[in-house]
Formats: sequence, C-alpha cells, structure tokens
Amino acid sequence: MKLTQRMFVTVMHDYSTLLKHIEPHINLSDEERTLLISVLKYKKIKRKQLVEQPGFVSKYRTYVVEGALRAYFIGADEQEHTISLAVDDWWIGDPGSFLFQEPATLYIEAIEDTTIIQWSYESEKLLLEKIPQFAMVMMMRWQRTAVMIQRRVISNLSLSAEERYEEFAKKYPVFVQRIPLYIIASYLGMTREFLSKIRNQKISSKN
Amino acid sequence: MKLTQRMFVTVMHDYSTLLKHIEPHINLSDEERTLLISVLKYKKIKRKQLVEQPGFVSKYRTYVVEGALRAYFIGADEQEHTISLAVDDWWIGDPGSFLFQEPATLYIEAIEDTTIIQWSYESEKLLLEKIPQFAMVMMMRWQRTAVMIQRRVISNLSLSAEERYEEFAKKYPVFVQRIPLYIIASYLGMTREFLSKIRNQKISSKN
DNA sequence: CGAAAATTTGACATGACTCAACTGGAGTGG
DNA sequence: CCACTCCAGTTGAGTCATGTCAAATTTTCG
Repeated sequence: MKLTQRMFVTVMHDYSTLLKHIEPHINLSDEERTLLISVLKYKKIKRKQLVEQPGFVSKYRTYVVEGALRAYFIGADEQEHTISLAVDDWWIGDPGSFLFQEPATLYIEAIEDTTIIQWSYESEKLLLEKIPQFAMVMMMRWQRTAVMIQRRVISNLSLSAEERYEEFAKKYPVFVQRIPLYIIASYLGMTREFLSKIRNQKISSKN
Repeated sequence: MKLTQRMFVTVMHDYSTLLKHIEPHINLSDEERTLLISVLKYKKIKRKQLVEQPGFVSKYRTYVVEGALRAYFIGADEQEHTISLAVDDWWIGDPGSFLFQEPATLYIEAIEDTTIIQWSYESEKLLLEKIPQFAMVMMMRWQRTAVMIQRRVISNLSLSAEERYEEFAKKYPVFVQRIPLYIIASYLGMTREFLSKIRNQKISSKN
C-alpha cells in the first residue's frame, strides 16, 4: 500500500500526450526517454492564475496537457492584447523572454483550470546536449511556429474584422466554444463590442 | 593564366558574409566547411526579377549578400501585402512552401539588383545529416525568427498607423532609405496615400 | 442568491480608406 | 538632348469600417 502511494506520487503523472507529441519525430532510446521524463514538471493551474508575468524571466517551456492558457500584454493604450492561445496538446510561452533569459513582456494566464508540463531553461540545454535529435525536433517546431505566426500577420494585413473572425472560427472551432468573446476580440485585434456586433449580425442575417 | 580563370569561376564567390553569419554559433571542421560551401549557389538578381512565385514549390533557402528583396502576396482585396523585407545579411523566403514542399503563396522579388546565396531542400537535408550542430543553428535561427514575427503581430494589434511607422523607421532606418514608400506602406498594413500623409504631417509639424 | 464579470445595444466620433486628379522624376527611344 | 511615357508620390474631398462611451442585460461563479 505504501508502495502504491509512492508510485502514485513519483510516477503516476501522465506524460503520454507529451510523448506522443514528440516521439513521432524522434526515436528515443530508453535512457533518453528516462532523461526526458526526469526533467519534466507536472503542474495544476487554477483559472485566472498566472504562469508568467512581465518583469520576471521566463524559466520554463510550457506544454498544455488539458485546459486553456493565453498569452497577453497590456499595450500603451492600456488595453489587453492576446498574443497566443493554447488548449490541450499545444505549447505557450514568452519565447523572447525564454530565449534571451530577459524579463518577460507577456502575462501567461489560465483561462480554465489547466494542467501543464514544463521543463526549465537548464533542462532544455541538457536535453539538447544529451539527445542528439532533440535540436532537430525543436527546429521543426519553431519553423512551424514561425509559419503559423506569419499566417496571422497575413490575415491582419489583408482581411477585414469580419473576415478575420470567420477565418478564426473556421480554423479553431475549439476556441470559439471555450474562449470568452473579449479574449477572442483582443486576439483578433478588434474591440469586444465590435466582435459582439459581428456575431449577432451573422445570426440575424441567416434568417 | 588558365588556372587563375578556373579559380575565379569555381572558388572566387565570396561566401565570407554567410560564413560569418553561421560560424559564431558553430565550430565547423574543414570538411564540414567544404561540404557547406560545395552546396551553396551564388546568384545575381536584377531589380524587379522574381526569385519565387505562387504556384511553384520553394526549393531554396535564400540569403541576401547585398541588395534588397521583399516577399509579398496578393490578397482577396487584390492588393499587394508585403510580408517580409531583406537587405544585406538577412534571409528571406516562403517558409511554409519550403518546409512542406508545397506550392508557394508568396512572390519573392528584387527591389534592387541583388546578389544572393542559396541552398536547396535536398542540400539542407544533407547538411542536417552530416553536420551535427547544424540543426542547433537552424533551431536558434527559427526561434529568433518566430520572436521577430511575433513582435510584428504585437505592433499590428496595439499601435496606430502612425505609431507603427515611427517604430518601423526607428527599428529599420535602412529600410526607410532604400525601400520605396508604397512597399513600406504595404508592409505596415496601410495605404500608400495614408503613409504619405503621415510622413508629410511629421515634417510640417516639426516647424 | 447576490455580486461581479461578460456581453449586448445604440448613438456618436474618428482613423484610415477610396477615388481622382495632379506633380515630379526616371528611363527610353528617336 | 528633347519628348514621351510610366511609375512613384502627393493632396484633397468625401466615405466607411471600426472605435468610444455609456447604459442595459445576461451569465457566471462564489
């Protein structure tokens, strides 16, 4: 009985989703998998709680097992602007702060109660050193990330508020269900009021 | 005399800027440097000439030795939107097309007569295979790229047209000198006319 | 259940766009 | 070396998409 309890504490966290995320791109030896897992930290975050905030250096990469987080900042206009959203099986963070180990500019906040897995800056160095293919996986990830962010720039440049919302709703139906309107509006670069009007126009014009 | 001529043709291209770009992050053995150089292609591009265009798969990474290129697309609004600009010692491309080897959506066009260095998709695979630290360098590059693009999203979300221009002019004085106004406007997400007005207002208000 | 947070709605304001006409180079060819 | 065209930039008048503000309503959650 004691044994099972200890097992629960030290082993029972479920890293399978994260491993499924990484393993298709890489063949981990048993040692390597053990190293990777040894470095992971499992955390539970309550709704509204902050994972990072401006002024503090970002020490961890954050992978969302389940729940929802957002990254936002407060601009000179004193408005919140949402930079990124992450639900189950996505990553989120303040990449500039982590990369250069300088104070963050973003808040990372839980939109729902959320469970995350993290690894530290030092651990990432270790992983890059000890697992030859790890850099490759990360490279692919960052490249895809860059492509995604660039797509967002493209929408911002060429689409109207209504078109941006439509594209968003089509691309991320999950977000439309789970993320409050005012956050979506701040992600799309429009006011809550205007997004509200867009939504209701759509409904009424469907009759 | 014959010998010098051959040397000119096969050896004389100046890869030093590119190597300076890469080598701080990596210790290349002589073999590795030879491999890298063997894979590079040196090209001269005339003003207005296209390096890539929509519908064609992007086969090369492009590094600008000197000159200026831009990446743009034509939106549903039939307007040109500039996605990225590159002058001396920068990279440019359609990363989505290269990564997934699917048809490009972007035009890459020379703004001035330009010299570039390229390597192919296959070569990149080779470099990743043969040069252990190459993935690491690329990872860092893509990570920095992602951070940069994200900064642009931040400006788009939180700044007015005038503020965006001011930030741009401060950050990239080179571009203000060398890139025509209508391209800068399309990069910043505003019309040529409006940017023209912003510029002239600024001058007149300085008296 | 009650307070706080999120959303909706309407009237009004404005930043940025559209259109159209004009100006001033920069090539280009005779 | 002029004449011509073409492309980039400028300017102004009118318009439209989106923002602002404020109040009413609905939803959420402790």
